[in-house]
Amino acid sequence: MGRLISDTVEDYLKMIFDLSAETDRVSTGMIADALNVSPASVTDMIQRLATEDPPLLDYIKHQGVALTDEGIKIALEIIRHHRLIELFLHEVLGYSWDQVHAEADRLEHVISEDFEERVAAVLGDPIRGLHGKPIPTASLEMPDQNTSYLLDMRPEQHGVIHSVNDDDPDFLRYLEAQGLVPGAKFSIVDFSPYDNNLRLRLTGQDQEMVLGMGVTTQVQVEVLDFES
Amino acid sequence: MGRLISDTVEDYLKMIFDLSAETDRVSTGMIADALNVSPASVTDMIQRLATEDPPLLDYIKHQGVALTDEGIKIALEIIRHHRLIELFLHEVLGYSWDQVHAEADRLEHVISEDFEERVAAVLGDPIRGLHGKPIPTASLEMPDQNTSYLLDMRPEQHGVIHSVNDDDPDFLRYLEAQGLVPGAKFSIVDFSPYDNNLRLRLTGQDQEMVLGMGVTTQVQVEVLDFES
DNA sequence: ACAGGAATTTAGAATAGTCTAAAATTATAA
DNA sequence: TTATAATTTTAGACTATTCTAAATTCCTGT
Repeated sequence: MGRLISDTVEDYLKMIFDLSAETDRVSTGMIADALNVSPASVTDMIQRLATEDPPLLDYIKHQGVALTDEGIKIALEIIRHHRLIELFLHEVLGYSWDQVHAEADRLEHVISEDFEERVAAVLGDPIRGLHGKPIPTASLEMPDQNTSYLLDMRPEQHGVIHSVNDDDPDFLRYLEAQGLVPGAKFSIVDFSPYDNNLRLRLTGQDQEMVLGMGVTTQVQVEVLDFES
Repeated sequence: MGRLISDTVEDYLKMIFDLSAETDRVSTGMIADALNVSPASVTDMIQRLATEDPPLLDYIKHQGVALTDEGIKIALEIIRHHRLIELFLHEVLGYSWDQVHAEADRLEHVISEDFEERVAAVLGDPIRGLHGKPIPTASLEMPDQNTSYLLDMRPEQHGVIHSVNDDDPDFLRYLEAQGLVPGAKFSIVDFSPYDNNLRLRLTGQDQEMVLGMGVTTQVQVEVLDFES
């Protein structure tokens, strides 16, 4: 235990965890884009992490990486920190939901286990974050959620917004203004296959809205059997 | 503005500020001891900081350093962070006064101005920290305190404990057990010039206690004209 | 006033993380 | 299926911070 993990390594692992939701193996280029560093830097880093004492990554040259169990543990620890801190900043210090991410991105690396526990206790051991994402448990289990992307819904279907990506403040303010927040229910009215636009109506609202992929790829939903 | 100051540099500046309370110029060796790095590392760093664009230190070879106004500003910013965070951890998260220092030492470097303001507001803009030390104002003025060291008090004198050093948890637990906390009033009963031991009695307690330099150099007091 | 010891500085090297430019490999597409 | 494009890796270099060991400078006591 007690390995010495730098903030940078933590950021790599967290990002690779996120990107792993999409693909089985995560490519050098994806990581470079996501972290805003050069592909060469990523290659350096992932080779290092794959040859650490307990390897944090499984790396095959030219085929990208996957997290090892060890790597997943560290990623989940940081994600738990991040989501607890976001909630804490909102509940205790009055941050709005678009302000919390940047602050949490810095705090997540420096808080102690003790801090984590106290914050979790103050918040009542929450299992969902401010933006709807699940919070890994204290024993680092990620509760699995039965969700899909809004992108994949089609006319006649009903759903409830589960979670949204938290990293773009402007986008979050837009979502809030539209009422597209976790818990909001909706029905799909129309789908346009050429531009992937979805027309939907929020339950309890007359107004319909049309959302493109810029939005629908960033919002996760639970599909409901009936409108409610 | 917006210079890029590393955590390490912030630690150097903060420590030099603290050490400056003692001496006019702070020596390489003092800094090395205080930060637990080699004297060679300190020489490197202080030469760098003395030749930055706006110099942070005034350095004369073989004669140690003093902070420039610019350096003082940065030190005060970090000290304000540190003391606000300590208080916050105690008031909001229930940390005891010996637990707060280590956590604050990490958090102080990463919080935003916004976080600082919100914490200050939640705490009611406090002017004294958990251990009695003044908190620099938002505009980075350090309120000056009319204090001296317990070390320098002599029989017949009376005083009130102003503040104590916060960096040793064991020491803080000892002080609390003895009732030697900020605000406690006392009278000096005896002084032993050979070992610098002070015998004192806390106001409202019968029991007297004898304190050596290990304690009396770490406690700051306000001298009172009369026992009260 | 000068010799020895203490403190400081210099020299040289290591690590973590980053970069650019060049080389190598894989994928695409005609 | 082969050339071209895209991606990835290697090579070489830079910055920040640290170290040890050696050289230098300062100070103190006789």
